Amino acid sequence: MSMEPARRADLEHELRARGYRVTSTRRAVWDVLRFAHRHLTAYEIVARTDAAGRRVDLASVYRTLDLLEDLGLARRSRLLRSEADSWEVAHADEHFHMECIHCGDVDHHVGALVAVIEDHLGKDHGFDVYEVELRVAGRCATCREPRASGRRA
Amino acid sequence: MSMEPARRADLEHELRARGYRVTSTRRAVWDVLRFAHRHLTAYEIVARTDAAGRRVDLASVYRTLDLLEDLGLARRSRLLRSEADSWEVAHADEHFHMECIHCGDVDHHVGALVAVIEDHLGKDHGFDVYEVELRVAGRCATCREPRASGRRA
DNA sequence: CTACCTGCAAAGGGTTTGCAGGGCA
DNA sequence: TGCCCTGCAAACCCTTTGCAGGTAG
Repeated sequence: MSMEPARRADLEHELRARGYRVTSTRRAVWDVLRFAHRHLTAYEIVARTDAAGRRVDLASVYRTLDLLEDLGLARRSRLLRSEADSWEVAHADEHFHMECIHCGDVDHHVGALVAVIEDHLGKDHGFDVYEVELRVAGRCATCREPRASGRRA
Repeated sequence: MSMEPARRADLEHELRARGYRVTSTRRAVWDVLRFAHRHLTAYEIVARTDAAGRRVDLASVYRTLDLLEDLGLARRSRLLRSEADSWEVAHADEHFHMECIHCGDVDHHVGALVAVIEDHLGKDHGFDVYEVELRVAGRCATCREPRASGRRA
């Protein structure tokens, strides 16, 4: 499930490759993002840099995230339950998110679903698809009312 | 494609049924919405009430739209290309939107796609789906590069 | 050394809210 | 008449931008 973690060197490599400077601000944001176990908003990233003793300004976080997205290192997504954009380390796989409205977990669903949708629209509607966004909210298996099985949380 | 238009009486009926007052502000917003041939933002609704000689405040438009949604008369959606929520008269059919990035048209795609997605997630992942949001942007058939067929715009 | 980057503060877009007066029932 | 609804203005949240000083290369 969790592939090997993104490395600090990934950032430095991409920055240098495109002529950007390697700065402590960019490292701080990247470190927060690559060690996070969930999606983070810009504001949450600031909180975590604070906690790590390296305060980064919110504006710089936004600028850095835009850059990381451009470098292919970060991915932005807008979850159903949040007004703010959320960020995660970019995966190679096409995937969409299933948000549990009970525990708040966000599952990554990797699959052909998006490709199937594109295909269907292209064939049946002559629609040339550039972008598909699929977002799902509900209850994850763990949080469903425990009917058949015993244990309660 | 276009079913019979929503009626002014629909609004009055739903309002009275739930104990809300029938006001000229609510009629004005509803009239704009039911005669629109596309999705409208709150701001656009204000512009149209202005044009119709019945100015409605933006705040009231927002309050009215929330109410219309609650009454099941209007449906909110966030299109891919817009920061603002868009509104349309609620249809009975489950559908999603295909936005053409060239002409700006928003097609309503009615079909089983959303149901298929729900089903798939429920069966394969034990995920109890409450909400699915599917948004697609691309080029509609009309706006695709005219290769095989002759005519140019 | 110098162009790029950063923090700070202010502005910006969309939406919500508090309040006092106005109009539906 | 009484309470709901409205317009107005201000506040709110998230994000972007202008600017002057700091720092990587």
